Amino acid sequence: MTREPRFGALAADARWQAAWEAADSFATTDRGDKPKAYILEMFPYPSGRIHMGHVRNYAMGDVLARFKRMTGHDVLHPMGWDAFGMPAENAAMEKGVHPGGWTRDNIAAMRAQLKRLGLAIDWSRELATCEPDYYGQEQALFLDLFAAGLVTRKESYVNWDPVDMTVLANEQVIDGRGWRSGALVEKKKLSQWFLKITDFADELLEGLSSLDKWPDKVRLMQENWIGKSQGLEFSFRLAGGAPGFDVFTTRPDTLYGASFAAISPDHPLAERLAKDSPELAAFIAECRRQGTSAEQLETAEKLGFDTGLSVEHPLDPALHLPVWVVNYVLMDYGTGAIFGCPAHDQRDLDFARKYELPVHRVIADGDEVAQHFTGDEAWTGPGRLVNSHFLDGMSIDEAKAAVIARAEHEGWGKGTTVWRLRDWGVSRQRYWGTPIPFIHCPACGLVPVPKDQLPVVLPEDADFSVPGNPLDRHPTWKHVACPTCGGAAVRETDTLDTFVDSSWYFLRFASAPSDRPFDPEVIRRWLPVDQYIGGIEHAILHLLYARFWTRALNKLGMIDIKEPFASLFTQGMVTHETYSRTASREERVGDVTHRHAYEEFLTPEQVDLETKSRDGKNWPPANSVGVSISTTFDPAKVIKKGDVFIFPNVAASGEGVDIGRVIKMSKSKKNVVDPDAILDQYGADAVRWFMLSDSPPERDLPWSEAGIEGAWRFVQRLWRLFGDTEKTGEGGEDKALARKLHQTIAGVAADVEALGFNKAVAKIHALANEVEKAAPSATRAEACRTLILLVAPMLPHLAEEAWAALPDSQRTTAMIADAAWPAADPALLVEDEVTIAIQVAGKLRDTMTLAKGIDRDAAEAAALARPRIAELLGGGAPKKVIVVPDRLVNIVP
RNA sequence: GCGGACGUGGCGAAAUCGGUAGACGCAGCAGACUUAAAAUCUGCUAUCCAUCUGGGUGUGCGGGUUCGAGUCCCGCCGUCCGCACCA
Repeated sequence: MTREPRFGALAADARWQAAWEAADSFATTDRGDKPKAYILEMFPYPSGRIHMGHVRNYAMGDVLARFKRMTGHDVLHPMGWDAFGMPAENAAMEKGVHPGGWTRDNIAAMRAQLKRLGLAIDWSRELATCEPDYYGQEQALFLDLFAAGLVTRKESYVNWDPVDMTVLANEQVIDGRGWRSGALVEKKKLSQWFLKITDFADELLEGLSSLDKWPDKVRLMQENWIGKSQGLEFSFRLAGGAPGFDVFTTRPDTLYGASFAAISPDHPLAERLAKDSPELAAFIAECRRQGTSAEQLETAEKLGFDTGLSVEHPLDPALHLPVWVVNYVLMDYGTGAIFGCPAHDQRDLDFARKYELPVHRVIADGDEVAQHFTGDEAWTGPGRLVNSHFLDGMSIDEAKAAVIARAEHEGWGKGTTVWRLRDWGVSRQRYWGTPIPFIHCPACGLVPVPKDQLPVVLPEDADFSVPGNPLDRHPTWKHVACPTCGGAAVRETDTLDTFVDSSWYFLRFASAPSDRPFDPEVIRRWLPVDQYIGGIEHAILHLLYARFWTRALNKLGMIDIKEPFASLFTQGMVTHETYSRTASREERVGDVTHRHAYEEFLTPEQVDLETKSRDGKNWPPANSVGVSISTTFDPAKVIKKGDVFIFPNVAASGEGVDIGRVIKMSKSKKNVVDPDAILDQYGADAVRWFMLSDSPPERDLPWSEAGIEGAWRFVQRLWRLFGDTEKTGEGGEDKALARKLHQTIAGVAADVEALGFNKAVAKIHALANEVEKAAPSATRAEACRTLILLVAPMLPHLAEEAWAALPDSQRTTAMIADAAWPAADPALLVEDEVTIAIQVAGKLRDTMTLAKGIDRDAAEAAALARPRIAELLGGGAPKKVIVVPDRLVNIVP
């Protein structure tokens, strides 16, 4: 077969994707005696189109999966769809389509797009969470958790999103707004389903320390989210002896510094007192109106209302503290009540100064021990206890222990732990989710749907024409007979949070029997996931829920593992420059027409980036349509980058364009590049190569036209090089090239193993450069052949094409997809000569080439013998000589 | 406010253990090939001085430890991220 001078990427993509499918090349193998590798990328939501972030994510996982196959592992590399969720329902409301049809169409479109990338995925394991064979098993698991007491129903205040008309988990409220809709979240009291993630708070926190292959950042974020605080919980008695209320503190040591007690506006006592006090009721209402966004908290003033009640100080009942209702105490943390110690808490101090309450120092600030505390900055640092009776002279830790011991001994309080983590509210008043498998019977109460009646399937004929829950208003779906008594009953119409769906899909990929969620034996073989790859945006929500779910199933004895993901990698985003110009738009208000200037974003295709160098032969330049920029271009918009001047302009008109920040691709900023268009132009391998080049994978990757073109050029360069696999010339062995080759084999393997794709790419480039320059030889021909294997995980289509062109005698397998990673010869990994730096007083002055492993004295002598060094030393004897074997000699004169 | 990460050429970056800073790529410049263009190939490309040998400076800024610091320590500045009235 004659060799094409250029690599026909599009034809090769199609040819090899079909060949892999025909041969079922990426079916999961389980040979038992081989090490396993479960490589998983976070499964996508089927929004309709893949974006560059997906391409980067799946390219990384694919390189690793292919590399693991080449190094003799049994590889599980599956793909599926996180298919329930709001966008499908929104589409149903806006376009009148069915969420199921919309979702399944999107899946089909995105599957086709992903296949164009040539991913080594076992598609036979594909799953979609919106199909009954998946969510039915999820319902079974939910019933198991219920039976184990890990599911509860509580009447509680919930975060209500008034736009999506649903409840949100705390994790889904960002700056007081719904994470999807961006609407201000309201507090609403509803009966809700909860998963008792707080039962596992301690375990989930402790477990983090075992996750040594997770990014520190993610572990820290989870640690902060779980938020463990240890301290003292105790009861205040109202003055006169009536029972009062409980408070929690992490600073029991400062108890003698208390000057008031404070309760939340939502505290039951506050609500009770408000019944007889219109002023207090008004104050509480005012507090509830306050926003909780970042800016509002920043500026919010401390406000309080004196109830007129007072409580007894637990260590000195003669001492009475006034009880205030204050706006900065939250009902849903601790007990919703505190004691105020202004000297050592900034918020309490702000409050005390405003309402002129006493401020007593109880922790010495250096030599400052006076009880009367001055200034507006609380002392929260270390120090000895002062003005505190039996605690005086103790350290903070000693005093904490002493107060807790006394409280427990006297029975008015106890040492306790408080968590920031709340139970996971999983009820959603939506149609497009997993139905919660319960029935409400007027006679029997809450009845689980018997497992033999699962799955509880969503009705197809739902009405999406008005907001609210279509399941609840469906005419027939919810009306069923009670499984226990047979009487008329109604189904639960809440569905599960979609984060439940993604909390166990990694188990179902490994094992998907039709009659149960998974086979524990198979789970034992494949889990935990060896490498999980996805976005940092899931650092808390998904990753914490999945850890909880795994631990819950472990507690139920269904699986052995406690942690689902042994190694986690969070990849960076794909970014792009933004382009904009100042535009204006007319708006008629009554009979007056206003002109508004606004920033109009432009797509990369609309913008022409004229690039000219300083010597400026083409200055002033003309743009691509021949419009002289000198007449229309705004000189203020010229960007200088080194010696280069860039004239960003609207391609159609030459009008100047502002180049904005390099940010994540987003539709609103119009800086999106569509993967399909790039695939059409350059093929899968160039896109994959670009995604892996240059930027470290955990950092953001700036997309650029020049970058993808560079990747395309390199693919073509390799193709030309692969034409030299038989060209041995007269030369035999080329020792230097052989070394470089084997060092690269070992180096690329190590880099890929560590997900250092940019470094692996650099090493392949360096090898290609050397091979190109080398004279023809047997070694060079071998290097060309080996290079095909080295790029196979990253550029699979190019590699197959080049592999197929090799004579049979040079191929170990029919397809490179089945080939083994080349072995690096250890003897060739070490150089026999090394370049040694010679420093004088720490400054580099010369270098010399010596045999590797030369002893210290010989290296020192060789350095001192160099004429340049002798000259610099001026004949004097060096004071000191430091020799680092095989690296450098530093002479101190 | 609390916690964390990061800061290296015009740009993306490398330097794995404290040991030759800038590998590799992009952009740029010069040249070769070509009627021309594209493609391809060769060379140069941190900066200043000197010009073909060299020397000074240089990893955000200021200190420190060390024979030697991008790397370790202290203090600033800046950027980004997470949490946020969490008692």
